[in-house]
Parts: sequence; structure tokens; C-alpha cells
Amino acid sequence: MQKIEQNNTSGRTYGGESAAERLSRQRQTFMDAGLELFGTVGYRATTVRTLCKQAGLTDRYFYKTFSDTEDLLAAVYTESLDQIQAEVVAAINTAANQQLTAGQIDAGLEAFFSAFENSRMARVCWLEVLGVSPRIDALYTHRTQQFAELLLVLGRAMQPNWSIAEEETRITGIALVGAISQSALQWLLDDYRSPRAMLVSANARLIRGLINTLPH
Amino acid sequence: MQKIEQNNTSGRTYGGESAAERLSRQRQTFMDAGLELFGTVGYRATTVRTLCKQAGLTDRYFYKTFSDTEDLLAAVYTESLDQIQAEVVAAINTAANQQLTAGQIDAGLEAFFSAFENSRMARVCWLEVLGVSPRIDALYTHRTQQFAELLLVLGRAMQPNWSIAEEETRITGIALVGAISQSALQWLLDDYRSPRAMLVSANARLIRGLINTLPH
DNA sequence: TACTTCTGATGACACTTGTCGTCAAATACT
DNA sequence: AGTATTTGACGACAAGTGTCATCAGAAGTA
Repeated sequence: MQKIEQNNTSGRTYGGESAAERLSRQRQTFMDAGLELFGTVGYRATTVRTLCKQAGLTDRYFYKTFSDTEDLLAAVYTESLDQIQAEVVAAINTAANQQLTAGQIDAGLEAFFSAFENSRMARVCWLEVLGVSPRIDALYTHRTQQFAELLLVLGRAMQPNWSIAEEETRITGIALVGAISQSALQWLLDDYRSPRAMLVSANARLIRGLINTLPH
Repeated sequence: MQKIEQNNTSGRTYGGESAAERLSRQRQTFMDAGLELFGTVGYRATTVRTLCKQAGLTDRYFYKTFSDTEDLLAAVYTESLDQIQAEVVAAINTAANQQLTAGQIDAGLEAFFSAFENSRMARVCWLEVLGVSPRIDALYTHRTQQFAELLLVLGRAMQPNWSIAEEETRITGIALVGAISQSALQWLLDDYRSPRAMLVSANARLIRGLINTLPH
């Protein structure tokens, strides 16, 4: 009986790290390797072997934390988006003090495009994540809608008499996310040729235009 | 010597078809099979074997026309977009007679979303085509920009005093394509739950808003 | 009718991938 | 020091894939 418990939850310190520390370091190492490989050679060209080589660990540790390369992809994607979303929100909140609307929009977009100057993240979030499996598709849908909602909360705060029907509002938010994403994606595929400010102003114009269609 | 020529360009009629007819029928059969499989089980799950089974032909004929499954994907994608783009342009031109701007926008969007009620096409054009290879990425970029240009030609026709700088205009067009695409994609991933008219009006509002940011 | 081309089926090959097992060396605990 | 656990390296296995060769029979042609 004790033997079984030891087998399951042994957890000895090794190399100066506790079991939990080791596990979390390995996880992070694989996450880094995943972002690197998914973001360069791409998801479909990434195998467990190349991941392990990149991480400097063996497959045993990979399977200890992740069930699949797909599992790792989901984790990398989720973490990247979490990080970016946080940066955007922070930028908007910071700008909230200085000016009401235009400044916030610009600040949010600025933060967004800044974050995606990391080409690996951009690749993972818009290229690699699509069409992998129903599970990942669902995750993508969910995150897109979540981002759209964030935009709409901001929009409604800026324009109190928001007169669009509920469902059309939802779609509008998604469309906005699409506009921003697509410009960033083409920016990436075009090797970041245009200056960032131009992306910001093109998308800011779109948003201002939308808000102006409302009665004010 | 004659033997070699015969080997290369034999071209005998068989089953009532000339060589060219056979070849083009086979090509079309594989295109149909590709749209079906890429649009349902997805590109990465589609193999030469399953394609041949679906097409009712053998691999020899596949390799006679296509070098790769990737090659077939590019062909299916290109043909789908050609078709859809033609439908959109036709709808806009038809509507041009009755009313000036708003009607054209609605008609174009209506045609666009109608075409993408074909879920296979939608899947291929926005999910399967991304992140496959640099070649396909380039093709995607090219087609997106082409679509953006089409939008801009229309926009400039509608609003003669177009006062946005050249490069920002390009980006704006791409953003618009993204808005429209993303709403359609989420529509697909959401099993076409919303009525089509709602997608049309949400995107039409965005476009009208944009045009209104120009001096008039 | 003889001959050539086309077709479909089948099998084979080399290769990659996910996944698991083994084994000796390193490390920690008692 | 002795024992148990952790680690990295290596190999092995089945499954799936792209690709090609073969071969008997069908369909034209002279």
C-alpha cells in the first residue's frame, strides 16, 4: 500500500529542486519550445522529438505534463492570448486618465500591435491554431468572442446610448476583432513592412467610424 | 523515336473521351474530392489514398495532374475564391443600377455570405488554408490583398474625395476583409446560428462608418 | 483479328511519427 | 554506505504515408 502511494506521489527533491519545481520548470521549458517551434517551422511540422530536442528534455517528461502536441499548442495559445489581452487592458486603463475615447482606442491598439511584433506569437495565434482539430477550433472561437466582448464593453462605456440590437452587437464585435487580427496577420506575412502607427490609425479610424454610426 | 513521342503525347480517345477531356474530368473529380475532404475532415487528415477513394480514381491519375496534396489545396482554394469573388462583383454590378451606395454594399455582402453558406468552402478558405506552408501562406496573402483592393476600388467609386494616404488605405482594405471574414468564420464555427441578414447589416454598418469618416 | 494504349487493383519500399520499455549513471534520503 | 528514485540515452514497435512498379484485363485502332 505504501509502495503504491510512493509510486504515485513520490516527489523527491532532485538537483536542488522539489518535485513541484521540477515539474513546473519542465512545463515552462516545453512551453518555450512550443512557442519557438510552432512559431517558426509551424505546428504540423513540429513533432514530439523536435520539441524534446529544443527543450533539452526527453519525451518522458513531455508526456508527464502534456497528452499531445495539440495539448501543448492549446496551452501556448491560451497563455499567449492571456498575456496580450492583459497588456491591452492595462494600456487602455492607463490611457483612461488622460483622455476619454480616442486616446484609449489608440493606446489599446498600440499595445495590441506591439505585442504581436513578436512574430512567433502572431504565427501561433492566427496561423497555426486554425484548422487543427474541433477542440482547438472551439478554443479559438471562445477566445475570439471573449476578445470581442472586451471591445464591446469598452465601446459601450465610451458611447452610452448604444442602440444596436444585442446579436448584431455581438457580430460587430467579432468583425472588429477580425479587422484588427487580419491587419496584424498581413503585417506579419509581409515582414512587418509598414510602420506600426499606420496599423493603429487605420484600425482606430474603423472604430471611430463605427461609433459615429450611433446617435450622439 | 516515334515510340518516345507516343509515350509522351499519346492521347487516344478512351471511353468516348479524348485525352484532354479525360484529363480535365479527372482534374475536376479530384477538385471535388478535395473540396469535400478538405472541407470536412480537414487538410491535415486528408491523404492521397483517401482522396483517390473519394474521387474513385487511382493515385496514378492524381500525380498526373497534381504534384502534391498541397498543390490540390492551392487549386481548390484559388478556384473557390475566384468563384466567390465573381459572385460578389456580379451582385454589386447588378445593384449599381438601382441605388448608389448603400444598396451596393448590402448586395455585395449578401452575395459574399450566401456563397459561404457552403461550409466546405468556408472551411477551406479560412481554416484549412492557413499555416500549411510558406507557399500557401503567400497565396493567402495575395488573395486577401486582391480582395481588399476590390473593396477599395468600390469605396473610391462611392466616395470620390478619398483622403486617406495610400498605405493606410491598403491596410484599411485589409482590415475590412478581416472584419467580413472573421464574422463569416465565427458564423461557420457557430453552425450558422445567426440569420444572414444580421451579418450583412453588422458589416454594412462598419463600412458606412468608415466612409463617413471621410470629408463629404 | 493483332497490336497498342489505358485503366484499376494490388503490393512493396522507405520513411516518419507517436509511444513505450530498458538500462546504466546521477542524485538524494536514512 | 546502502537503497530508492530520478534522469538521459537508446532502441523497438506498430501505424500511417508518399510514391512507385507490376500486371491482367478493357477499350480503342489498323
